[in-house]
Amino acid sequence: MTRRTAAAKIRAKPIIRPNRLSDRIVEAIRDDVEAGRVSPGDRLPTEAALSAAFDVSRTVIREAVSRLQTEGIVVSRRGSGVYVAKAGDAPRTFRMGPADTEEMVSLREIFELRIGVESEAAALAAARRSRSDVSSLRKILGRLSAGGRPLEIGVEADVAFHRRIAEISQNRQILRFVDFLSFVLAEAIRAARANSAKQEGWSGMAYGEHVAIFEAIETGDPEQARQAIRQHLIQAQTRLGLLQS
Amino acid sequence: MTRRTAAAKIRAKPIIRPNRLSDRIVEAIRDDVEAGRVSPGDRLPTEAALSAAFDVSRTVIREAVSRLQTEGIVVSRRGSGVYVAKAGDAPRTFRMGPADTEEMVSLREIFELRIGVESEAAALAAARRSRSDVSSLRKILGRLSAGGRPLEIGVEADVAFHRRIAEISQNRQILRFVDFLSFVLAEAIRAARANSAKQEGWSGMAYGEHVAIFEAIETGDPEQARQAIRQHLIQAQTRLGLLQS
DNA sequence: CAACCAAAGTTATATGACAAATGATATATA
DNA sequence: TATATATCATTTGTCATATAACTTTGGTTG
Repeated sequence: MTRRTAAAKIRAKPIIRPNRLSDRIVEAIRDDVEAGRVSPGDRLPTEAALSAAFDVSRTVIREAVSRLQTEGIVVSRRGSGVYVAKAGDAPRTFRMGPADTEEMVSLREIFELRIGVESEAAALAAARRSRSDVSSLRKILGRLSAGGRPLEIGVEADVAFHRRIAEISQNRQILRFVDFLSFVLAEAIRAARANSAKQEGWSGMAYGEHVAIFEAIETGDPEQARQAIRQHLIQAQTRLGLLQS
Repeated sequence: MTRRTAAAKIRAKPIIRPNRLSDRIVEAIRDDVEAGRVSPGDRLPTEAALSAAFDVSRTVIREAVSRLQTEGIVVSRRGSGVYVAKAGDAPRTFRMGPADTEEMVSLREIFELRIGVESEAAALAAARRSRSDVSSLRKILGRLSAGGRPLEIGVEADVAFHRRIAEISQNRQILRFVDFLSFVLAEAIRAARANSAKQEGWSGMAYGEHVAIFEAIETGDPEQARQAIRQHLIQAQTRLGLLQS
């Protein structure tokens, strides 16, 4: 046997997958750019040169360059070369990599960004909610109150609550961005939990905050909804130890 | 001559560049996914099959798949196939394509997202500004007041003003996202201008709004800064015809 | 000096091959 | 029979080579 079939069954999704060679190339070049070792407008070595330098085939280099291009880090011009993207070149994608979530200060920054987006979402939701919106949100609130499982169900209902608010705001871009941020943060927080796992009294306090948000939206008071979700997210930060109370 | 050197000098950056074949493949597959013609978890045709279907080499298919992967739309498993990404698979990038900016309603949605982010940026800036921050911001305000050029200088100073506020907020993620949104919006607005170009009295009213934002930050009043920039951006929307006054 | 031309250099695409991993089927073994 | 084990076809990952399309540079020529 291949001595790994059993292990493969246990974890269908490997924690880290450093398979593809092009991943390493992407990382190396991106680091060079972000560290300022190459400047916007500079030309990178030719694909052939990179191929020799990294000791991989040109195919791998091309895939790496292609991916760096979709990230808006470089642009390639046929017949000329590959250039580091200049400001205003067309970064149509907003990316958050591991470097953005591994430090605590970066996590706080992402949280502040989230506060801005979600407070607007709550305000819009309060202004645009329909009767059925309110009832569906109340249903999720019920799942949150069931103080049974503090984890699993708890966090699942929590993200559902925030997501539903974004849906009620009737703004697809906000919904997409809330989804994006919630994924990035969930991953980062899960990783950070390894260090200090303080989540006592979590659901208790958080529930009251959720009720406040719900009531503001039910009433249809945008400003109050904004304030309520802001308070909730600030409290969430302190609970995670990102903010000293 | 190649009959294009003159034209090439005029526009170094072609408006649209449908060169790379893989672009078409990326678009086609992404459309299929976003339109729901294939569901999360589904397996795509093999690279060989796609190669035959689109009548391109497998190289092109591979580059397209590679790029779709960095966008978080698909995941590939060696020896198995390429699958449509399931929720929670790892979309580390947030993307806005042409489809997100071509409709007016989508533009309004992006503006609302911007209001959320920038109002938070303004509040943080008011809380964290230093003396030198205030003076640098005042300098940009000066450039805005110089009622000379309504365009060119005007919009350049305008984006600089908003960007400086994001810098003062001391939040790199917010700064990056403001940059991202300002680029996307600038491009979209430039395109929309073709239809109705109403920008009379633009700089006049906007200048007063900018002053209000500046004074709130100078005073150090987060809530007032938030309100001021929100009002400014709402007004900007009406000036662009995105909102009926 | 300007316009044109040619050649070298570079990215884009095509083709064919092999390696590595997967999934399913068949086979052996207790 | 049930459970490993082995085998094999399928599929993605990588390599190597060749050609097309395009850019840039330099020289040539009028």
